[in-house]
Amino acid sequence: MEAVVEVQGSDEGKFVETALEKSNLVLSSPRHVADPVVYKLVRVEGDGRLVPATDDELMEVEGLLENEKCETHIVADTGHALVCTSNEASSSGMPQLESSEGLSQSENTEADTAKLSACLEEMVPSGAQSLSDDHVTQSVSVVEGSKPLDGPIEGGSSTSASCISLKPDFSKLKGEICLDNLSIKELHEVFKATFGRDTTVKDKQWLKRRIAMGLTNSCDVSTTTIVIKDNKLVKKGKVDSSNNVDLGTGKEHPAIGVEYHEVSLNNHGIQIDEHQTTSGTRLENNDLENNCAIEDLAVDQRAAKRVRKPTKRYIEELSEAKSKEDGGRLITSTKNIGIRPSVLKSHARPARNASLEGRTVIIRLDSLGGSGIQVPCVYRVRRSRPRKNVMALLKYHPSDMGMTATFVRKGLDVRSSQMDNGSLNKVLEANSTSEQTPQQFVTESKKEKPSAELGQNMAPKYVDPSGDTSDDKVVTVPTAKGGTRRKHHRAWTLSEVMKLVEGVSKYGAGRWSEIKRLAFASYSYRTSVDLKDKWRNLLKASFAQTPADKGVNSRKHPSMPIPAPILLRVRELAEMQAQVPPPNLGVTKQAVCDDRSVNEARPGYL
DNA sequence: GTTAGGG
DNA sequence: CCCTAAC
Repeated sequence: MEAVVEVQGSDEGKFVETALEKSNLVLSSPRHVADPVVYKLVRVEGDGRLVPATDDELMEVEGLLENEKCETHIVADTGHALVCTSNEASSSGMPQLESSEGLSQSENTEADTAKLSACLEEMVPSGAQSLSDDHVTQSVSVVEGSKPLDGPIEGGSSTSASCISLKPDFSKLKGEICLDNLSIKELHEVFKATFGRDTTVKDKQWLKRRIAMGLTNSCDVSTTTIVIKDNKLVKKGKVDSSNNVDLGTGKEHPAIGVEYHEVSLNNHGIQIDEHQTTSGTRLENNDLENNCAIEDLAVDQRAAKRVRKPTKRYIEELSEAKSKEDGGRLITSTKNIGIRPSVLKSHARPARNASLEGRTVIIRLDSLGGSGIQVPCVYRVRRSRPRKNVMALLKYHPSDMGMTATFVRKGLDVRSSQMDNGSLNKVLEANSTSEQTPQQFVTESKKEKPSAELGQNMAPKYVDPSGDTSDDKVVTVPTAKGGTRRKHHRAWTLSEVMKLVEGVSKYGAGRWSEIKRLAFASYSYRTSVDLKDKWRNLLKASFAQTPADKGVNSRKHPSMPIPAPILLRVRELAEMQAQVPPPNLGVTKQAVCDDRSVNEARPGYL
């Protein structure tokens, strides 16, 4: 039971650490040592003991990391593995952008696409389960505490010593070590042998990583990560400072430092400075400084990301004109796979910006259980933690259903997740075609006894509000601007309306989330917004037509014959709730289901 | 993450 | 039903 963070991309370590600083967890491993790096997530107890992170803590960290540029997810339910996978765009994507630049001049977009996708592809981290328990694999038994992560922390000095001695071994153990001595040409050969294609990438580090990942992926055993992880255990000198443990450790080992800098040069020049700074400082005294610096850096980058808040959707439309100026630069959306033309002028700007820019759009190809099937998708399509049951399946059938399920969930558009039925079989079926069949859901939904059927299907597994809303008919509505947007439509049934009215009477108008949760639990496709909208319409209807008359139903709309009694009830509720001013602000979350009078007293804003 | 409103 | 601003 230990948490492991695998970081790919040499600059991702900082983000992980930054994220960790906000939590109570620390990394038990040196960072910037090699790539990918595996960290353990541990919590430092008051007495200095290291305890494996709990699930909650992991989730927290996962959330923090997700705010960064890493995509994270729990890899194995048992091992609490938390993998932070950098999207290859920035750290390793840059090189091939460069290298392919010359070609891109003559090549068309399609060619670029192919090239990019080839270069940017990223394997699904594997071998997660093996991460959890094998301090044994540690062939480099160096000093004492090299094993248990859980053991108490030793004295800082001795620890650091062991650290130093460890690192060389570490690098040797690393899976890519054998590649280190190869020339670029040789690496190219290996690459070709591994992936069956050539590469123009000159970046040694990238090549090594890709090869290592490729191999790892294909054999589903990540010896690399395992070994690495074991090594780090030892280190953990001044954890008690509760801060960055590893700052400056890199400098202690020249070889590693060198290698790393080499990488930095190739991939992201901006980092050179940072690392030089880091390695140049004395770790003991300057920890604070470094932390601050790093934090600032992280903050800056975060800020930079958030600064651009043009939330308006039509920004896209605005950029339409801009795109023309750019000469065919692709506008990316979730619809079309955003391929970033390698022509972009990123090389003209500072490395960091380029790096960030590179992350904006990403091609990610998740390998499917070694079958080689890959699916392009947009960065961060799926951010939530994989289901445990899925992971379990994955364990037992690495190339089978588990993988498939994961694949489906990861690769598909979040908003149109296709797993509404909650049935794995369905998923399995569906994924092969990758198209799914919305129709079946349409008919099913029309039945309108869904409370039983749907509820039954979904209850056992999980309730995924966002994912379950997609089982309805999807119509594309042409927009004025020429674009199209999907429009779901599901007529409100009488039973739904009644439930809504009942809910409003119980919990009060405005507490839509409550109503949704408590009264519409089985109607997964009705969101709180839907309820609100519907209530608004009901009010309109109830007041507009027949203030005194009840039996008038507009025959014009056979689709929605709201019975008069209901309308009357709506009106009653509205008036009733309108009478009471909008008071109680203090006890907002209070009376939910116990006090009816209070609920009824709540003001209806519509 | 929710709610209110406009579209 | 979609999209956002406010909260």
